[in-house]
Amino acid sequence: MTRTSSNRRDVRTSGPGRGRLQGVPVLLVPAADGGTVQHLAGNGTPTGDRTPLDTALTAARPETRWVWADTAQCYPQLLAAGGRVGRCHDLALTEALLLGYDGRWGRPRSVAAAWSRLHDLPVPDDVDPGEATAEPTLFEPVRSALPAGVDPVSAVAAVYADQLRRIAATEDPGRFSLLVAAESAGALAAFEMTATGLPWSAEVHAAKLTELLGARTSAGVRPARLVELSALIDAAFEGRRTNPDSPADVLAAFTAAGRRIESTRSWVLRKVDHPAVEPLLAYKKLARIHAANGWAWQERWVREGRFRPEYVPGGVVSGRWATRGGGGLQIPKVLRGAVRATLGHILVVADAGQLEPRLLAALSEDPGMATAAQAEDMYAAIAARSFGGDRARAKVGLLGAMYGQVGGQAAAPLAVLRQEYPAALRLLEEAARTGEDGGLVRSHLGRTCPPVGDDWVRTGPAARARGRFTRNFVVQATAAEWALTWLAVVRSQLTTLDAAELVFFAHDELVVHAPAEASEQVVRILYDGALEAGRLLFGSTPVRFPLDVSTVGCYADAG
DNA sequence: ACAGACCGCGCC
DNA sequence: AAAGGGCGCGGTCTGT
Repeated sequence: MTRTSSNRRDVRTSGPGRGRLQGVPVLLVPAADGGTVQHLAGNGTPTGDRTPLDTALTAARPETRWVWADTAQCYPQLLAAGGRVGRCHDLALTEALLLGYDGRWGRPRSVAAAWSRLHDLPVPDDVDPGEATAEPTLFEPVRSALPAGVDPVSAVAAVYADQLRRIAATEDPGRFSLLVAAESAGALAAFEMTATGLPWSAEVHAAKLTELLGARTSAGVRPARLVELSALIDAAFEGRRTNPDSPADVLAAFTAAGRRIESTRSWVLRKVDHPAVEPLLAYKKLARIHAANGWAWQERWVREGRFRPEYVPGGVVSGRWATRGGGGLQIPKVLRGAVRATLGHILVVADAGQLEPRLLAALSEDPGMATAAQAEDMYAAIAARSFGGDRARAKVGLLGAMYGQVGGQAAAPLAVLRQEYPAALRLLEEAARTGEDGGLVRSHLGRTCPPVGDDWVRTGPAARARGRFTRNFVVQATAAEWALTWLAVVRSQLTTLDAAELVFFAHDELVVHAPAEASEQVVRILYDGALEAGRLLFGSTPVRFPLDVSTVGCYADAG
C-alpha cells in the first residue's frame, strides 16, 4: 500500500473529530414497548442508563450522538414521526470506510456482518433495503441477520467499540474520525433532504416543456416539436427515414450521404457540413429533456410542490453521493427556473469554486500553487504566474493534470506546470503510478480507493486507465470530504434559525430555503462553514475556499 | 419478453 | 476544442 499524501501535517492540534461534529454517544435500544435508548460510555460500553425513545428525541442535547446500525434504515422512520437527530455514528457507512481502508472493498457492512467477522462466524450478506421486511422496526435490520439469541443492543455496542479501536489504529485517527463524523452527518442530511424536498413549481416546469416541445402528449407519443424536427432530418437526408434516437441509424444516414463520421456525439456532428446536422442537434437536445425530465418525470418525482431525489450517501467510490431515480444530481440548467422559493422565502445558493485544484494545492503543499490558491480565481493566478496571463491554457493544463490527460492541448501546459509546481504534479503522478502498479491510494482523511480485481493485469490500457482513476481519486475524494464537512457544519448551524432548511446538495453546491428575513444569516453560515471545513481538514493552510453565493427567488437566477 | 451491453448526454 | 476523472438515465441493439 502506498500513501499519496507526503509532507503530513499534524491536524490533531486543530481538533478534527473533537470539534463541533463530535458529542456524547447515546445508543438506541430496541424494545417491544415502542423503544428506549441505552446510553454508552465514550469507549462504547453500555452504562446501563436507559431513556424512552421519544424522551431521548425531544430532550437530546445538540452534542448527543446517536449510534445506530444504518441511517438508511433508522432515520426515515424517525423523520416521518417528526423526530430529528443532531449527530450520529453510522455503523454501516463506517464499516465500509474501515473495510476499504484495509483494502477489503465491497464486503458486507451491516452490523450483523461486522459482528460475525468479529466473532469469526459466517458473514451474512447485506440485506437490500428494498427487500427488507414490510414493516421494519428501528432495529429489524440488526436483529434479523444476527444469529438467534444474540442481543442486538450488545451487538451494536460491540461493533461500535470495535470500530473505535480500528479508527484509533489508522495512520491518522484524528483525520479518520472526522471522516466518519462527516460521512455520518452527511447521511442524516441526505435523508432529511429527501423528506424535505426541493421546492419545484410544476406549473413553471410544464410551461417550459410546452414552450420547448409543444403541447403535452400521452406517454410514448412524440411531442409536436420532435415530430417536426424528425421530418426536417428526413428531408435533409433526401427522404431517407432516419431514427434520430438510433446512433447506428444516424451513422448510416451520414454514410449514405457521403459523410464519414466516427460517432454521432454532438461535438462530432457540429463539425460536419450537412443540412441534417442542425435539426439533428436540436432534436437530440429536446429529446433528452423530454425523456429525462419531461411530463412523465414530473408525474413520478414531483409531489406537493417538491422534487424529492433519493440521495445515496457514500454511493460513489470517491465519497460523492449518488441518487436513485429521478436524476437528482443532474437537474438541467434549462429547467432550473422551476426551482422556486415559496412565498416569503428565498433560496440561498452557494457553490465552492475551483474546489479540486484548491484541494490539490492544500494536499501537496506546493508553495506556488498554494499561493495561487489564495486568489479568488485560481486559474487566473496560475496563468498570471506561469502562462503569461493565458487563463484558458492554465485551466486546460490543471484539469488535464488532475484527470490524467497526456496529449492534445494539455501537453504543453502540463510541461510548464511540472516545472513550476513540482510538488503538486509529483503528488498526482505518484498517485497515478501507484494505481498503474495495482496499489491503493487514499484521500486526505483516509478514504481509500477500491483494490484491483483478481483478473486485473498490469498491462497497457487497463493499467493506464487505473492510473487515471487513482490520480483523480485523491483529488475528487478529498474534495468530496471537504464538501461533506462543509455540509455537516452548515447543517448543524442552520438549526439556530427558524424554518431554514437544506434542500439540495450536489458535490460542491448547497441550496438553503429560508424565510426572506433570515437570508443574511444563512449567507453568513455558509461562508463560516466553508472556512470551518478548510480548518477542520487542513488546520492552518494558506489555501482559500471561496464561495459563489446568490440569494434568489429562483434557482435559474443563481450564479 | 426480458436482460444486459452500448451509446450519448445531462450534471459535477 | 473535444483528450483525460466521477456519476444516472433512457434510448437502441443484441443475445437468450
